[in-house]
Amino acid sequence: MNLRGLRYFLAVAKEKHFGRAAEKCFVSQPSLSTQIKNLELELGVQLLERSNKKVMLTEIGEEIAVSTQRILSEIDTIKELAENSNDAFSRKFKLGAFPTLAAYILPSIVTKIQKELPKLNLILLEEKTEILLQKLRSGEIDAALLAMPVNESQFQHDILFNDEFYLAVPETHKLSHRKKIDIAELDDEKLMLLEDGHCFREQALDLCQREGIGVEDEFRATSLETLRLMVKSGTGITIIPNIARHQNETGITYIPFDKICPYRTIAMVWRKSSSKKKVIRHVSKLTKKLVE
Amino acid sequence: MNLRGLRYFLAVAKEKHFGRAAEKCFVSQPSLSTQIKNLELELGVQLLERSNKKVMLTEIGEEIAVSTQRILSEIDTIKELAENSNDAFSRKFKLGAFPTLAAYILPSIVTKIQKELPKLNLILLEEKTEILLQKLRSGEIDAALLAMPVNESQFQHDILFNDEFYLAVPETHKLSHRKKIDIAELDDEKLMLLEDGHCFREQALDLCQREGIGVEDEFRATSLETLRLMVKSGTGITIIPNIARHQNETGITYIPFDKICPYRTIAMVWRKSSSKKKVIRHVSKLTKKLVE
DNA sequence: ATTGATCATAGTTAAAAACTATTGATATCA
DNA sequence: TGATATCAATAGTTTTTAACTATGATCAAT
Repeated sequence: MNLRGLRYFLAVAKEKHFGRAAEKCFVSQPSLSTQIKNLELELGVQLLERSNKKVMLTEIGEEIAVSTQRILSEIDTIKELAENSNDAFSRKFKLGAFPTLAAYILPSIVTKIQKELPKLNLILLEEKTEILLQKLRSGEIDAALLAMPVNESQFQHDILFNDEFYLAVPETHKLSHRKKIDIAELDDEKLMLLEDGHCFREQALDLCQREGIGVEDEFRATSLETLRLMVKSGTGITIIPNIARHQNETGITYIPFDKICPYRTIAMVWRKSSSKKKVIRHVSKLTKKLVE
Repeated sequence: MNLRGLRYFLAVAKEKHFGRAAEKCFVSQPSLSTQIKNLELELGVQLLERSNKKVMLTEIGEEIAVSTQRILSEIDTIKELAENSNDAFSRKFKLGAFPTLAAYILPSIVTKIQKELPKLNLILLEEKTEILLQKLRSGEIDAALLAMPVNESQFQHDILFNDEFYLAVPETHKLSHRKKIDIAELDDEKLMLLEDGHCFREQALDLCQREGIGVEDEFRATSLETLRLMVKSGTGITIIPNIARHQNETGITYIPFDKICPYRTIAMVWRKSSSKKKVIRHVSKLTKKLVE
């Protein structure tokens, strides 16, 4: 079956006149007649009673006209959906971020977006990187804030900023007075790290192994906040990314690294095939401004 | 917009795979791809996210897929309606009859049809001929039992039977002993007739004028039953069609005409363009049998 | 690097639907 | 009653649409 035929049929059903119906459909009367004849032929039913005096709907024609009206209305609905959807900035936008970033950056992103893109329906998700990648692949989220590198050719990314690492020591620690520190100096220290699955654990662990720094292997924190509290309580030392530092915090000292400064690179990541690239780029831009 | 494109789109929405969707639609993959591309182009929206790894619906694609499903279901509804309607014998059949016939023939027609065509949804209408013709023209009824002639070229008819006229006189009337009567003998009688608008009045009036019979002009009965009662009560004489006679009735005598027997011809009448000719012919046949 | 899977594109053929002109059947009017 | 007008159907042709095959591009897996 064919929408054209249905449209023509409904026009005749309304006009009760082939010529006028054809006019309304912007086609010639024979074209319209033929389409309707074919429709009747295909359905095996007579929809219209014709005479040169008047055109009438058969009983079954009436019923089919009602269905046809429903179909054409639904077509209009689709067109409206399409039109309204063109403004992706007034639709859902699902953004993920991994835990050691999420808590520190999402609040300000939300505030910024509410101000700049008030119609955007922002939906946030805090998960570890692996989960985010999987949800990104499956289309459950539109984009994610991730630490580089992300090596999947189906994704594209936009680097937002570098998040420098700081050495976090208790105020009582022997290094706490230092303004800067060289990684090489940590030879005989042992760092506390996060539990498995956190990308920040992997990054810190890589660093330790590369630089020959020890790791406090008995202990694995479930979050950066736990880690911070452990440092404050004098249990040990660790590395904290810049974004997670607090201003004017007592009991803990953040020491920047000298010479080689380790950092993580945060980027917005999305599917190449995504239909929301415009929104994604815009949110990326806003996020960049936030951390300037 | 085009049903084909919608069908293909929904297939991909279900299969999440162009190749398999194309198979299900019995077309080549490029044909299907092109149709979907055109649909997206026309709507100005991306419905699907494609990569060579997987196919995903966009948010708006999901919404439009729901509408599309509704449309295709409604198409199925139309096909079902058409299929089921093909048996016109299980649908409505609206039959009209004029008053001086209806009361005497419709009851037995109903009984016969209930027995022979039990699925037929018979709807009856008793109206004067003019009203019936108008409703027949407008399609409000499918057929009518009418007295001939009916001269409208848009109609067809099937003659059912001739309904002979009888002279009805009170038992006390001077003619009541007669077995037969010649119309010419009624020169000095005055007949009571029905009110205006009844075709039977017209027929009787024609007869009176043709044969020089008088008409009781003060009195116009609203129905044949009134007329019959008037005769019984001895008020006057009249003509009654055969079908309206009662068996073994007291107080009234029906005398058949000799030589020239006046009668009315009853036929089934319908629009040439009617889609129910089969049912109509069948009902005609049943009605003929009834009066045999 | 090669292979295999998947969707897009190009070019061509086949099918569908449009158009104009005309016919046929009725209805209206002189 | 015959001429004219109306209206849908039909015929024949052109245009448009959609199918097909073959090939290209991309990317994951081997």
